[in-house]
Amino acid sequence: MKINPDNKADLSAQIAEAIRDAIVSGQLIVDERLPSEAELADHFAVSRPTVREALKRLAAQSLIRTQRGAFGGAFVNRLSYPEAYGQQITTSTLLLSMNAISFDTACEARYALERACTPLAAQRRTPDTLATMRAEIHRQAQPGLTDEAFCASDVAFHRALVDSAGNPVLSYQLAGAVEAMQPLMNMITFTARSREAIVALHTRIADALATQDAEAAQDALTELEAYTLTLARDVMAARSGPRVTS
Amino acid sequence: MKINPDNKADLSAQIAEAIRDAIVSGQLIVDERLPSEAELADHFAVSRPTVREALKRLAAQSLIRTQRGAFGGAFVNRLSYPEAYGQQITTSTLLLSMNAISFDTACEARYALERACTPLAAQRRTPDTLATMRAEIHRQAQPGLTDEAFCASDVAFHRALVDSAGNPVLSYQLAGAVEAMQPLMNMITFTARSREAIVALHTRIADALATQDAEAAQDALTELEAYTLTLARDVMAARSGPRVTS
DNA sequence: GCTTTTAAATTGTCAGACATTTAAATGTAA
DNA sequence: TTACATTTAAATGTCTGACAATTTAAAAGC
Repeated sequence: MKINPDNKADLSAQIAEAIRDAIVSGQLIVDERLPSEAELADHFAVSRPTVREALKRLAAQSLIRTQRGAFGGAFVNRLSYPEAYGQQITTSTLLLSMNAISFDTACEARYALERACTPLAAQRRTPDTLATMRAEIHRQAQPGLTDEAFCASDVAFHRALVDSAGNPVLSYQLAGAVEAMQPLMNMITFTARSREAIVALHTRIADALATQDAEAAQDALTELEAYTLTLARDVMAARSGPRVTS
Repeated sequence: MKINPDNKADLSAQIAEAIRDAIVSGQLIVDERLPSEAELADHFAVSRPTVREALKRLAAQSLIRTQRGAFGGAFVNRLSYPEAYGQQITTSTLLLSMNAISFDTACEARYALERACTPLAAQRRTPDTLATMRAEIHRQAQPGLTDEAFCASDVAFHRALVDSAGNPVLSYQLAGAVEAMQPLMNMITFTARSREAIVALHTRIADALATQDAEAAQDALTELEAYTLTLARDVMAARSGPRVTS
């Protein structure tokens, strides 16, 4: 674990990179304790605050965790699924919100990925995931629901659909695609009629998975994609249209 | 932007979270300058090193960038695609390497996601992406190639396939799935015969995209998945088998 | 043998200082 | 006036040294 003395980048960034490399390459294994901050400072010939900045960088990526007290220190962290989900979602959300990505592009990506899950989901769906989907459908049919709550339930439904595939890696990869869409979906106003249409399509998807008919599920997803796009276009039209006349 | 005085978690973590929330919620917009470290220290009633640790956490997630000198400071960073790719790949790689995920599961997820791209890829593939795929196939057919170089070319081929879909969000999502597999793929020894089989399948995929035949591309991908799995099983068998007799 | 106390190690935080970098402001000469 | 060099101020980067808070192991006491 060494740093290049000629490099003019931040020392804390260099040190963080050196330690990250050691973790990724397996020189430091999960749950192994790193040297104390004082020892690291000695090793890299820098001050303790600089080492600390490096460690905080790693902690922000869930690569290490720290523990205070005697026999405490920094430990290599096993990246858990929930942590990975979280990072995936933050990154995806920011990417979408900061890069003027069209609703169409995001929508297309999301539904393409979801369709990728349907063959596996139809094959492996459990009573549990089916029940979750039914429950969310039921909630979506409730009249008093706010648009935000409807969107949240929509996300939960699609999460259940993805989880039905029974592949945690797939669930992790799609977490970003599904959750990051929520802010965009929240811009849409869901009228009673559009909710009805969405609930009907969700029901078709759940029914298709229940009968293990992957193709029917894919078709319903494709229709849902098309319908979502028209709703989004209505919002855009309503937004830009009246502005011209005002 | 406030922190809770009763919270006993690290101050730097709390401050980082407060600023992150401000960014995600849009209170701080892209390229906006944050207050100087001294001002932030005043605002949160902490010392400058504590503020710096918070800022380094945010920098590690590419949420801010810093610039030295007069009129420098910390600025809200526009999360670019390359940065997002990078984080996606690191997270995915760590998740796979630290959680004893079976080759089968990772492989299944990867090919399911890639098959999701083929309809779009067949429709939108450009001479450019097709040329990249052909070039990688050509490289893979070269005799002197090391296993590592073969794997790297394999990744490049699949990246080109994904990019063919012409959807940057999709490309971003799949970067992790494809790249994170490389360490696992590197464990496989590619014999002349298996390389030949893979090159043939890659050629079938490229041909199918060239003629915009999505179904043929999907079929070839499915075969490639099955073949990859048998190769991996051979490695496992070779590894556990002889050990019994030794 | 059990409980309590103590000590030591380690991270968390603070204060103040100096070094380094950067760009604007200023000065100077053609 | 313009072009270039110099100065200056503001900000981040780094260091030193100290103290607080936390946690565990070992020591002491019962």
